[in-house]
Amino acid sequence: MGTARARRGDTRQRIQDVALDLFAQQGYDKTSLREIAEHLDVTKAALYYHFKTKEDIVISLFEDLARPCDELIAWAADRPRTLETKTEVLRRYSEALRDAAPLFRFMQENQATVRDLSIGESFKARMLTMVGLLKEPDAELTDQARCVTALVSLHSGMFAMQNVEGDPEEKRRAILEVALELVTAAHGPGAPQK
Amino acid sequence: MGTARARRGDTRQRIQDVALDLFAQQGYDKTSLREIAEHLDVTKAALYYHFKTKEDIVISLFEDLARPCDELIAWAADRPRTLETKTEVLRRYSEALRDAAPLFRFMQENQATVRDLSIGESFKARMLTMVGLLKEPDAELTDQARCVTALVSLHSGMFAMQNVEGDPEEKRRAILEVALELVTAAHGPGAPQK
Amino acid sequence: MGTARARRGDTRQRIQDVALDLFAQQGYDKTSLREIAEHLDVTKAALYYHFKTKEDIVISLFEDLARPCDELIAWAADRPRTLETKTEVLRRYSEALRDAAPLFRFMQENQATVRDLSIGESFKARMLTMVGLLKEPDAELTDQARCVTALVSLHSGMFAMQNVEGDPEEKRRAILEVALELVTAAHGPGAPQK
Amino acid sequence: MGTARARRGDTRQRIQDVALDLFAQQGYDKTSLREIAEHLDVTKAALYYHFKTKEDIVISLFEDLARPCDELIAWAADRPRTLETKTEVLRRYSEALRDAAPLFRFMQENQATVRDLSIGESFKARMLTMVGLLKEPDAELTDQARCVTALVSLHSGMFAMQNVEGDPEEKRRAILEVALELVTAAHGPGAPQK
DNA sequence: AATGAATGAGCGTTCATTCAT
DNA sequence: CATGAATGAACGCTCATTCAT
Repeated sequence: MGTARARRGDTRQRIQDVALDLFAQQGYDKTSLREIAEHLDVTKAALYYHFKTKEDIVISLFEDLARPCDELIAWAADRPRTLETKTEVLRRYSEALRDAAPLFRFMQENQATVRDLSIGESFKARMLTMVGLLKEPDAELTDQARCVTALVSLHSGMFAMQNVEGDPEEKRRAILEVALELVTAAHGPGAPQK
Repeated sequence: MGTARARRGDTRQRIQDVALDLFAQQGYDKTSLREIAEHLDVTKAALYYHFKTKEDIVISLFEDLARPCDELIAWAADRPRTLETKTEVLRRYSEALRDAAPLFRFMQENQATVRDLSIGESFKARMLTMVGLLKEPDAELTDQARCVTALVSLHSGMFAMQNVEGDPEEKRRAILEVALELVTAAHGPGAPQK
Repeated sequence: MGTARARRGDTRQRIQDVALDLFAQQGYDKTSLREIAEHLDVTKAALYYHFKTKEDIVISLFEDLARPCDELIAWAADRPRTLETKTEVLRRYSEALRDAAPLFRFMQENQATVRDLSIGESFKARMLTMVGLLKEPDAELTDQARCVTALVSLHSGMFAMQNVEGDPEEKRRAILEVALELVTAAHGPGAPQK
Repeated sequence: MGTARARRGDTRQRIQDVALDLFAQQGYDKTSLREIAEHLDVTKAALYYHFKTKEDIVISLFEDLARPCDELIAWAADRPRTLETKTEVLRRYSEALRDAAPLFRFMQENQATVRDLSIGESFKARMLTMVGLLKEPDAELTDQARCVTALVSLHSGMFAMQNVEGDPEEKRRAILEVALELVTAAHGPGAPQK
């Protein structure tokens, strides 16, 4: 009863929670609105009261959860491209990924699907911007590869290391360390350190 | 007519080609058998003469195209885990990935789907074996992260660098170089060099 | 419009009616959901709103229409196995069969199909229980054959006598009389008459 | 080799055997030509060399196995309708059914399907003729019911008594005895005994 | 704020059948 | 005597979506 009352008005939120869970677990295509509705003990039609389409649910998830990333990018945009900035960007980005892990797992594992959802484009753009923040403007191919690898490793590393034993947080820090190394190496001695 | 005749007997192959193309372009779930059939100017039922299920098409692709990887793993299994071996493994693996790029793009972008296809398991196992080949048995977490990152970067790097200008082959070599660095660093000074 | 309105809410019932009709007329396998839907002027998908599968329609029919049989069996279970009870059981069973004639025609003529529907088992069990009610525990083979024949004749008799002219109700009574004779003969002089 | 050679030329027969087996086990609709072909280690197309259609297989089975019934009917046609004749007809019919048990099981359990196969009509006609042989021309409804029941019991009895323990041949004789009783009762005292 | 009822499009799959070889 | 390759039609089922209530 208390629960039922507490649930009043937060249905939208609950839809998002369940949807993200299922999308991350089973994939977008394999998760039907019927399934989401059943998990929430409401009808499919109820979902349409809160979201215009299935895609809209994803969009809302993305908007809510990827905001920290956008804020990070905005924060970095004004700062000089020093190694210190880059380091800080990586550090914060790693934390943002951790905090929205299910969303990124979903995006990671459903790239083909995400690609022609409307968020696909903006996700790609964000990635490009991130690379832009990390690499020197005239970096050689290998250094670009280093930066891209750093980013890729933050995105995929956690899932790729699922079979490695160890505390998740420690694993995250290990991956971050590697990413920092790569970006530091790419930064080069000629670039401004501070 | 000549074409029709020439096509006799190679339908199976043509199905595989078209399917791989579409799977890589649009994703597995979004590619229907109808679509594949239409591209080949045959009926859906014809596909079923050559493959028992839709999943079977993927399996056949995987068996055909991932064989070089298995051979590589088999080759490395007998060799001492020297830096030289590791280097060679990475080098060859990178080439294998290039040669079967569409397949790996497909697997990369449809992970959620691939996961509950029967090949999902064997793909994961292969990855684990590869990590086993690259890392020292008692490696620290950071070194494990290095090896995993090397592998992840080979897999995802090419797609992540699609927006970077440059010759694909050069990009591949750049990524490979980064991966080699990572594995070399992880190898450690105490481990056998040769 | 008046009709359309009147139809609101009774679609489930209408599906059952049409389905039973078609199943009895043409057989289960030869009756497609498309056909049922067309008879009702709805789409196939509408059927799935009311029933989870095609088999579910049969199950629902069985549950609704075979209930009188179950009640009869329950009623008889507590009573002494006198000739009077047996007579009453046959009499009532014959009426139950008449009231659900299309269902039993369907089960009769689609035995091979019904066998691996989930109701197959329970139908068979019901038959066994019925035989148990009619025969003496230690009856000889011939007496068992009499009881089985009585039952079989109630089930198949109506259909087998379709080409005999006469009022259906009179035919039913004639068959019932024969069944009663058989069970009476099987009851034996040593068994309790009352 | 001996086997292979022995099989030469009797493929038609082997198709019939396998088909009858599967039809009786699983039903006509649930048995596909593919399945039959696989059991024989030939292709579906091979079946079409021996039989024009799927239905043709059934027809051929019917023609081969129901011949004894036709001969029985022909034999009885010329004889006076004495009780002795009727008794003999039942006796022989029971044996014919036993010898072609799988076919009759098939026909019994697939009535809905058989009905619109071309043999449906002739099967029904045969049944009518059989009833004509057993009942007196002006028999009352109850006596007609007795004769129909006798026949029905021969057809269905064996399957209905599957769960009764006992030697199959003894069970058959028990059923036959009941059938004889019924027809004897129906024959009436006024009809010619010999 | 949500439901009940339905739709239209599409999916993967299976089938009996055909025919050139 | 039989196969390899294919077809056309259908089937059971699921999905995202709609809309009156």
